[in-house]
Amino acid sequence: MTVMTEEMLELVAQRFRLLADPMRLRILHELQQGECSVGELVSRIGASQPNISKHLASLRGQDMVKRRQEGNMAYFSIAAPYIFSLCDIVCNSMREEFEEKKNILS
Amino acid sequence: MTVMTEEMLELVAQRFRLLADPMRLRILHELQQGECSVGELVSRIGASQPNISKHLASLRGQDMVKRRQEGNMAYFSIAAPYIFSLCDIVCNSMREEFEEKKNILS
DNA sequence: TTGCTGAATGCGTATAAACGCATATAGATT
DNA sequence: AATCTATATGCGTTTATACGCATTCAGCAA
Repeated sequence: MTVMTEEMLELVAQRFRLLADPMRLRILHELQQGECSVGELVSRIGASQPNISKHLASLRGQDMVKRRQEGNMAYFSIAAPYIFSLCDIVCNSMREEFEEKKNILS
Repeated sequence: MTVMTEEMLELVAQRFRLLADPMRLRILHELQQGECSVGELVSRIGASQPNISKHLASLRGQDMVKRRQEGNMAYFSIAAPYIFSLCDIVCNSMREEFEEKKNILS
């Protein structure tokens, strides 16, 4: 069993905190389809440009996405594919729980 | 590619939010060693009893832990082992990033 | 230079949530 | 019943953060 220091727990919590927001999950989900400019994300998601930019900044602050500049525009892409493993595990567990509850009621 | 509704994203975010707190991670880490009473958690972790109880309540609210009552005391245990898969992925990715940064600096 | 477009940042506000402290509840013991 | 112990809950305060709006900055074009 690994000993967990306060600092380690705080770092892990920070990672999860970044995934604990629907808007950021939405952004990551869009980026899963491939690199994308800020403007494209704005129009796909329908949120404000400053809002999207701020979320991208925080995602980049923990190296979850990377930024590429081309002329006037900024293109973002996934830097940490493990994110989707995490999401898959959560989604699958939610589906399983749902199935269990359905069985209990039947 | 799965279509993600707002509701689905919110549910997934809720799960991650529950893991986005060092104290709750600490509690889960202690419970990984096996079922444990509230008082035992309090003395192991060194937080206040109401604080621990509240975190246990929120963990239970999303079926991450389960509660068993025996006489005067309440025993909690892990209900969703997938939690530790999530933590492992995050920890490993952090270790990898650390290694990469170390290599860049060498 | 000026102006235009795309993206980032600053600031104020509102909402959520983590904690402390006090209190309430449930079970056991006398 | 009275009381003690273990746990849960209510409430107020503080801190974090998500958003809107305004502004600024960077690159390109005239």
